[in-house]
Amino acid sequence: MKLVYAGANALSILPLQALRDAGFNVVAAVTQPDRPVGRKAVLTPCPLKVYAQAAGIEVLDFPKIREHVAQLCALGADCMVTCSYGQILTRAVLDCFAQGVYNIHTSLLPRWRGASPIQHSILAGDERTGVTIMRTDVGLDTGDILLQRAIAIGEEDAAALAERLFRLGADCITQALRQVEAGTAVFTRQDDSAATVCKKIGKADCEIDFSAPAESVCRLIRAMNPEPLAFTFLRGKTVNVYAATAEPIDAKDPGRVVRADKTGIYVAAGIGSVRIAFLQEEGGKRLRAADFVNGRKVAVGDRFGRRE
RNA sequence: CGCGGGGUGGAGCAGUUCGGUAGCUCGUCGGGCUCAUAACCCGAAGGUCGCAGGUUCGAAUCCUGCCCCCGCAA
Repeated sequence: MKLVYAGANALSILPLQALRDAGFNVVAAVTQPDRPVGRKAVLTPCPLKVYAQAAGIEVLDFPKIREHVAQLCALGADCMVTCSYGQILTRAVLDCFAQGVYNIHTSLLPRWRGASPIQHSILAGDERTGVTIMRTDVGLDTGDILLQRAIAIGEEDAAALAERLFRLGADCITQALRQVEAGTAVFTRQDDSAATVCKKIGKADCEIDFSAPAESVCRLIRAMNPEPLAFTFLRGKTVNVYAATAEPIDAKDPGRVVRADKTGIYVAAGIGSVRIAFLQEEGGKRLRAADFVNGRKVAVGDRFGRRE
């Protein structure tokens, strides 16, 4: 079976690798166009594009895929697999593939339709999530489900959970396409009444509110971890927080540092305390809490979250 | 020329305004105390102060050029 693979980020490489290892003939990789990155705005290709080029796969980095239907159809592929591709597919695009377009979605649909299911599943405190392989239609993650597999969410952050999910997704997609190939695929309609949709996460959603329970503050920090990062303020400077755990140490005055030593920086929350383990002040490097304390950047009595 | 912060012993920082023999909190090593400890006490090693020039009797500190790291914004 000839197929086209659409993705962009580093994790989207995993399913592509799995498909090729499983013997599927990937005739082209559709990716996002190069984007300016970093302070110097260096034009940078997305990870999937780099991988595809190295693997000798034809790369199609359309700014707008819907304007290249003819080129897609000309590839003569039977189906397309999408994974964190980031562009909306139109009817005309879907119709290029006789055997359909399949998406690897990192949630248990119909829960968490939309662009950031991993962050939202952590943020909401879900105990489990998973991967759904669905046949893409023109709606937002509304297509019929071909295969679904669940995993438990631990005390991990979004980076770790994402990696687990994409590895699982790599497994699922090969299994799913084998079914399609064999004609044994069974599709199930989604229960729209049970659907939840995730809004796009903005920077404002990432500011830590220490008056919330420590548990939910930590969920925010874990959910935003590699991107876009939970943050707060200290002496007027923004501070990104990478990792923290909730501690059953009750303390009044949310945002106040109640303890700071080599074991961490303990900040009073609405319920319990947040023990910060890794953080970074604007302009500074990412530091372990112990190093941050050694440099006397924070001490007991200081307050996080007070905006200038 | 998008805005801004920073490069000082292994780590994180102070010192730079008003040049004058390098300091703090840790870590490491040795010793001590303790039933014990992420605790405490004593001692030690360890730094061409990002690089290159310049000014000066003397530069981490002043001047010039360069390299590198980071936050925000895109």
